[in-house]
Amino acid sequence: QGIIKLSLVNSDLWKAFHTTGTEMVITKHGRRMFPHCNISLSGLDPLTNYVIMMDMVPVDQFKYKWNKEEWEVAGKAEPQPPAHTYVHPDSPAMGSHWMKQSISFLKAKLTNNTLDQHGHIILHSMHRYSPRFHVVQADSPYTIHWSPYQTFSFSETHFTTVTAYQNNKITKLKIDHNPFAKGFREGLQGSLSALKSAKRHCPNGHFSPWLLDQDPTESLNNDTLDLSGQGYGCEEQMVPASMTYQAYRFAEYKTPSPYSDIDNRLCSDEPHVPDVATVPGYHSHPFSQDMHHQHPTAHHHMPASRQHTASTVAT
DNA sequence: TCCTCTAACACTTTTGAATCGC
DNA sequence: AGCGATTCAAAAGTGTTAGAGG
Repeated sequence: QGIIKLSLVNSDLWKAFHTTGTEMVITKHGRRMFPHCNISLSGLDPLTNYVIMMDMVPVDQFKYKWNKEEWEVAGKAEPQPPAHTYVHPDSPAMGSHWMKQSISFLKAKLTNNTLDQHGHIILHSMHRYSPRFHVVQADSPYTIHWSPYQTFSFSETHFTTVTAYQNNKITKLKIDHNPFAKGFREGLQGSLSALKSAKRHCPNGHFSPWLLDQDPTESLNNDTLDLSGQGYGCEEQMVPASMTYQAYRFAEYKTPSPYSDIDNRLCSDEPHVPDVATVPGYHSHPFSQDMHHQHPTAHHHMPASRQHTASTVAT
């Protein structure tokens, strides 16, 4: 069959965040990603059913902390929680459906609650992850264990998980591009204005000094994103599954800059074991057994012609 | 003392049920 | 009766902050 190509539609936005150091908020009850993953597919058989899935893999083996103006390593990574894979709600659908328009993972949520029962993707905070996309030729999420699949990831979608934003440059980027954030911000501005007004009328009241001297909402519009000169474009990507599972070990324990030289460090000592939890009644990802016991390049159910080399041709 | 996490806040956007017209 | 378009209320989602907890 033809070569399957997967591209990141909102690559420009991801790159803008990646340049600064993408932070992704995770909460106990689940938080959407921003930027969210939006992909497009080509090369599928229009009349064959596919299941499209997304999961997260650790980028490295470190835990990070925010130190004033930059991320630095804070020690060894925590053991990975039971991972969940987000199955796109349109799954399964024919290739013609997937290729008709872009595929959004807007509704995927991230959580730090290891006991989560809602099928959100469980991650540790202050760790670095990378989303992966799986294209599985299958008529049902229940049969993907026996189905040929291909896996894709993008270097610009790496992110650090946080429970509260650390880098205010990221905050500004989000406010500029996320309408919900804008709405909240404007509401907060109103509240601040009211407080300032109250202060003017109650000069003896107890107010935090910054309310008067430093309005945190100021200058937010001075930093609008300009991608025109950065030469970013939509890229088709192609990191085959075999590469994403290659074990990687640092030669020494050092303090790398978290956003440099990490594009090929998708790694873990143990293969990452996703678990399909967004499919009702689904408790064990069919891939997981294979991933535990054999290298994907040796996957028995992957036709030789569909193995890792097939998906790696970028145009 | 420092660091991480949680909940509450006000507003916008999205969603879905109800209604209307053809 | 059935279908699509429109309206509107409810729910979901957002970043900031203080305070709790380890």
